Amino acid sequence: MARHAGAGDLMSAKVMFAPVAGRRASDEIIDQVRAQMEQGRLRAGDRLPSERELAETFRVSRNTVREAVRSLESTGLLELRKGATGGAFVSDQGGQAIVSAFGDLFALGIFRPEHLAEARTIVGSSVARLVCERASEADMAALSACVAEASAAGRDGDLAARSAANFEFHRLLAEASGNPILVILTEAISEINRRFAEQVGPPPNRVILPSRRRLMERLLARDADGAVAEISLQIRMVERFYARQLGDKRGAASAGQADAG
Amino acid sequence: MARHAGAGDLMSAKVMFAPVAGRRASDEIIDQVRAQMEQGRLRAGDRLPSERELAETFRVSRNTVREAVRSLESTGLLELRKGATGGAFVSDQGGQAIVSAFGDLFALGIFRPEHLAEARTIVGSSVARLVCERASEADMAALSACVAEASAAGRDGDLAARSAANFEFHRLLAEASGNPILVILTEAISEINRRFAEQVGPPPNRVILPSRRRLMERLLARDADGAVAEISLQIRMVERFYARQLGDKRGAASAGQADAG
DNA sequence: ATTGTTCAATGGTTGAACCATTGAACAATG
DNA sequence: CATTGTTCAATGGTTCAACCATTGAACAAT
Repeated sequence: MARHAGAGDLMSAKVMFAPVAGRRASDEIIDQVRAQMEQGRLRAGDRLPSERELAETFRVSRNTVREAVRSLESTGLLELRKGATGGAFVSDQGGQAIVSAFGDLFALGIFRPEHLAEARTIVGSSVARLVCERASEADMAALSACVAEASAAGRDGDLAARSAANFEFHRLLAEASGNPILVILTEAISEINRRFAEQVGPPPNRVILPSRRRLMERLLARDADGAVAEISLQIRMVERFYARQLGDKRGAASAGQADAG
Repeated sequence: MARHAGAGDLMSAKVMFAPVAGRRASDEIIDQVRAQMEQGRLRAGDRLPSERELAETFRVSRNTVREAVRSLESTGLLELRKGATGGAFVSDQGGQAIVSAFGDLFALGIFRPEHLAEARTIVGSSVARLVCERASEADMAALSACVAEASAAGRDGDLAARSAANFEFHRLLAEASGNPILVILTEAISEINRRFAEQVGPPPNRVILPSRRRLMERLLARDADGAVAEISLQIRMVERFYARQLGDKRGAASAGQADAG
């Protein structure tokens, strides 16, 4: 039962008091800007007053304003442009912050490859299912075109274009799901995959293309279970490819830089 | 086919040239710090040199260093402590950045309630399924204890404690899935739900508790399909509760502040 | 063993200055 | 008229040299 606080017994200071927050002036500014956004008084595209004006309004130095504004920028909430018509604009690209935050957590080793593989399967499956339910003909056409592009780039031996088309496919797929949250998550996952691809090269079309064609078939047939199965298989294959490549690389390196050039 | 660039015909400047990036000094610093992290030369808990030292090393003013460091802090990568033993420490709490970024996108109206509902179902279902596969006995015990706590708080009429226990349940569940990505996503979703709860109060235990007990049954029985069904149902109910409350609130407001107190 | 006191290091803030970039207004040119 | 310079004011980017507030450790006093 909730005892009456301070009723005659020794009270733990931890229960009664909270640490007095030595808030920074710049944090206060950040909160005020955030609040304006949450109340809808600041909308995407709006421009904040210039740093000099803000400094006056908040009664702080311009440097302090700058710290606040810079923080908000790296959070993805503001976009800074310089020049006569420049200023701090409310951004509509906040998603990038999530994407790079995911990358950071992976770089720091908090997210591990196996976690990522699992997330990828979950997001991919959900997307595939929703696409079967909702995708328009235009969405389907764009997806098919993207597969064709990847195929063409593969024939031309244009690695970069092929890789780009393959990542684009996932983005298009996510967009066709109609849920921007899934789009962001897909991009976050792709971004990390892209780093793998930079290290060991993209997986060969021989691995990806046939599966992708089968996936397109299932999507066009609006066969959700079939599409989920196919995309899961595809993810597992790519996963195994990266794992094998990275394993080889590390193995070779620790075996004495034996370079099979 | 890929035409040879610049082969005698008018070439589009857009193809040949990229805008010269007027990179900021502080961005350069940010990148260098990030790179050190990615290479594992900076690990969670490590301390960076003091701002004054960094300024010397980078040949840049202290303000510029501060901007960089401040950005990295708001990205969740660094944690600043003042005082004699203070400094910039590599953070292991990077997840918070993702959580607040989600909140921001929701506040900006880029993520809408229906998107969130969908994501919640996807994440919740995946978590439930994984928990059935992997949760330890200790995990299960913690979950049961949490449900008991929410129930007790409900009997005592302690709204805050009950609400906290309910959110805690989702976190515990996610943690029992063994995937930190799912933990972060769960927290991000919970955070937005928490805002709803602040506006209209938490859903009554009458709605939540019975379902949660059934969920615990299914989890303990390691019945993945059953657990998924139950958690989906639960999410839908909470969803409808918030939708109804918010609808009423707005309706009442626009009908002339008729307060049925 | 506890309680002050001092002290150096660190982040937080200030204010004034200067630079570089940008776009708009306007003039000059063909 | 259309194109091409020129000027100009506004804005972000950076610098410098201070000063303040906080923190914890070392040390003295009790």
